[in-house]
Amino acid sequence: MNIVAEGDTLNRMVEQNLDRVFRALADPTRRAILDRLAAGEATVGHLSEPFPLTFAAVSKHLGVLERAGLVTREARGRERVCRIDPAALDDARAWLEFHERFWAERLDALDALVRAGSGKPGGSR
Amino acid sequence: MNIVAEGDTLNRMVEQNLDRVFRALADPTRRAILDRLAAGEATVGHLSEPFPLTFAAVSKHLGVLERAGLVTREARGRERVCRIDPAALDDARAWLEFHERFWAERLDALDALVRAGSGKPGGSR
DNA sequence: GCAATAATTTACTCATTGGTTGAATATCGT
DNA sequence: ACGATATTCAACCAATGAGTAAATTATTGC
Repeated sequence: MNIVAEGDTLNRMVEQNLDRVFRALADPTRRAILDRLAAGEATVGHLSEPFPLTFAAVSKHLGVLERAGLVTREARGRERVCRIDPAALDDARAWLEFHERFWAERLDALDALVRAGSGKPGGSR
Repeated sequence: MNIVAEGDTLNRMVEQNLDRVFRALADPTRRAILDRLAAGEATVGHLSEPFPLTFAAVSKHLGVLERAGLVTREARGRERVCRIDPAALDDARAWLEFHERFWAERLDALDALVRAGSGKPGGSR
């Protein structure tokens, strides 16, 4: 594994990571799986219990989550125990946080302008 | 518009909102559009400039962003001026923040247990 | 009124996704 | 060793997504 990557490559990697993470989070079943995993590690079978889905379907969802770096599956006997890995959320949260703050600032500025100029408050947010 | 919704319905609505927002963010083109919109409002034509895409493709992306509540399109003459609406990010950021914090706590607890020398972490809490 | 411009809509590809079933693989208990 | 259990893999299907090109709808400027 290369620790240091060239800028462009690194950027593309981060982009792809964001793709995968946001994509993984864009499914209610997957979010529910994460919720459940937040209560503690669990096997695939245990995880599929509450869903009206096939074992295989849940296994696939876990694959998506795993490829996004959000969970890890470790073989323990004939079972696979899954646990959460919050590190992968960092990029996503950073992206969201940065943008939200940035946008909020812009809107606040706009709001101030509008309020100072005309009598019509824009009602932002 | 109904201000108060029944619990289950509300929950499903939030879920769908999360679906749409995360889905919308899971595409580099759409994120780039948001980045560009963060610098100020822009027309569809202006927005599609930097991309090697059709007008129509960008229009579609904007549709996705709009349905997710992330941008608004307002007709001004024969142009549509798009601007950002960060409010829709709230749910997503809240979800992420909550889970990240929660997971971090759990992992910290696990870490402490392991460090303390207890062999079996199992069901913490 | 008419040509040019801005944007959407429609109709069509092609790839991906979420789901199924059924077979394959590996491990456990006896 | 054998049957049961846990999980994945492979093949398939229906639905969706991203993209294009071409037709359509407004609107501007002359």
